[in-house]
Amino acid sequence: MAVTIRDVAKKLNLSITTVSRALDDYDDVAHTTRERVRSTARKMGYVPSRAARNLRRQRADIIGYVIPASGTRFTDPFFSEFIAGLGDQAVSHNFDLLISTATPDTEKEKQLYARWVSSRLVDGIILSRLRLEDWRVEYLQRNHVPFVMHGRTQSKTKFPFIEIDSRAGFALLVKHLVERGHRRIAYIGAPEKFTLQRDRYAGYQNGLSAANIPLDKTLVCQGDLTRAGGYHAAQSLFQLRKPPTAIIGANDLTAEGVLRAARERGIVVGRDLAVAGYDGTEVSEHTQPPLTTLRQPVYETARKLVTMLIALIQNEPLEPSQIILQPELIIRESTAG
Amino acid sequence: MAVTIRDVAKKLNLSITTVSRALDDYDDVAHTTRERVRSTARKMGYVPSRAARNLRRQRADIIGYVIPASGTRFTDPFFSEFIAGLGDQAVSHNFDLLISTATPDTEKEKQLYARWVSSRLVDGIILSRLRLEDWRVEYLQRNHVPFVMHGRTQSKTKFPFIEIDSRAGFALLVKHLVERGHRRIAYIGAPEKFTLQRDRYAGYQNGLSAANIPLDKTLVCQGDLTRAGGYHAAQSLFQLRKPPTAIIGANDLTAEGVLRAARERGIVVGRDLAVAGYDGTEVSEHTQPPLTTLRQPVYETARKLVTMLIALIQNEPLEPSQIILQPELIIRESTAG
DNA sequence: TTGTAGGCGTTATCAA
DNA sequence: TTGATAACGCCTACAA
Repeated sequence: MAVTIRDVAKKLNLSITTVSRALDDYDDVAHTTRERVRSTARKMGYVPSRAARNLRRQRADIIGYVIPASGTRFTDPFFSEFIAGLGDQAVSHNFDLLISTATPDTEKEKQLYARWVSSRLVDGIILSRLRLEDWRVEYLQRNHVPFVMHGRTQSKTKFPFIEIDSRAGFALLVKHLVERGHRRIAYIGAPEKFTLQRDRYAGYQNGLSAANIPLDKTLVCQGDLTRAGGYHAAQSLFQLRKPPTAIIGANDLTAEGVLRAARERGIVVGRDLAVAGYDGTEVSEHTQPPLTTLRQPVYETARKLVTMLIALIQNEPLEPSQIILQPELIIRESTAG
Repeated sequence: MAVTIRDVAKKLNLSITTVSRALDDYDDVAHTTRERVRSTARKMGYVPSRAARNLRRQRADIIGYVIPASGTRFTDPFFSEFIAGLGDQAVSHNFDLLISTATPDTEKEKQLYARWVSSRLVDGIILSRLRLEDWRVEYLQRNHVPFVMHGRTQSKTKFPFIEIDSRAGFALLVKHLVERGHRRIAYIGAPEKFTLQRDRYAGYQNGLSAANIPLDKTLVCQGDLTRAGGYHAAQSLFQLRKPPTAIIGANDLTAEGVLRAARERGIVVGRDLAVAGYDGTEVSEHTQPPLTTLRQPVYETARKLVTMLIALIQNEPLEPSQIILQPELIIRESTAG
């Protein structure tokens, strides 16, 4: 059995109270006592039991994040970077990060959240890829579980979030393509239930209006934010009587699928066709050709979200609690033509 | 405050003992009592507190996994799939998964493991990307923390692991390239401290010997298992007086970097140059051209590892405890030439 | 400045 | 078949 606070107290002929207070930096402990306690605790390898501490404090010092996976993998490097940010920031606050994966709006997803919430395994939750109507928001609110969102739902909300202004971003992207002479610009979106689809599609439309280009619905496809989704959507776009000269994907993965489809058809991207994505994760640098994209600060956003969540958990003031950032347009070869 | 076992007991005029036993399926509870308890517990929304249960049982029902990241991101889709497998299998055993990232052999890594182990936050740990000499093995053993490994260390070990026979795999890859007429086959490896480097490099050498091709050290480079590493190594290979006609990367990411370097030099992969990788994650299908690779069953391996770890934690027999799998050669366009 | 004691919510031992 | 009670290890109000 591991060494407990009792063992330390016994060795020092002190009460466990004093040991506890010395280690927790209370100021009503004699300086010499504190030092004695510190050094022997270290020597004995004493570390407080998380289980005992959690029970007593009614806190787990754990936050949870469910990766919106589809199937046996989440291939989006967005999440890799996001998780790295969550984990790093959590540890720097002496919290830990619980992770699982679930496909949005499935029974598995519900059970996962219920599992974490009802047994009070986590103190708070990070939400991403929000849906227009998101059961999780209502659920967490009802259960008094602190949460922060990456993006937001359809309705105005009082809950804390960080949002990347992808609406403005996509308008910017369209503007860029128009400046390169494109007028038949296609958009491969995400399922409609996701807020990001509403925003990015709206940005696309805004960009078209600004350039006085009428919306052509045949140039709008639905993908699923994966390479495969972008690939299939692009194939159908290529079969149009008047195919697009530019294609924007709702994210980089979608755009990567487009690149593949183009290549299979012998279309040279950057010359015959312009392609752009969104996210700006590392893959976009390594595609062939490198991908024009909108970069959002994934790692930093994740860190900031954790800081916000922990403030919430600890009932500290949160200012500001609703942050909107602008994505940055990165122009690369894929829109050179 | 959430509903406790006391609340349930009070409502039913039963002792907490009986409630606890009824819910835990003990067989010394009257059938009708059990049903009564079950239904009211459900109605009241009672779920045992993890904190209390953990303290009492001296178990957290949590396993941990540290992703070997470099910097602010882990870009290898291998880990995405691996984590999905870990998470799914953990939940199916009523365990949860704690995740963090750390660069191998850094202070941060040490602190992370120490943090999890010393406070008994996790019941067991999954180890991957083992080093020839891996401090973690000795550390976990000394602290009596159950663990399983994906791959293994230099020395013979009695600890449970699943290993993919990448040595045989790389020999196979070389054989494939030789059959396509290549004799100047380069290898871009990983840092030498990783066991996977020893194995894959050995496999490469075996493959050459089997074909009676002498090892040419100028064709052997060190990468770092990232796209950037493969990219830079390939650039130096292209500058050789007699450059290779085929390049094998230690993993798919490395190979992807090679593809990019080739493209920038105007080298057509699949015609002027053959390129192959290892892992067989989804990206390898979507590169341009699609990548010949060795596929390992990442998701399934992760699940199996969790099952093994949990058996270990619960002191159940583990048979077999050391598993070696063969990777599967996937031939695609990148080695067509 | 230090110690006593109660309780966080369970599970498990033992007695009834 | 059920119930009283004692831990599990820690934190903290209160007493000394």
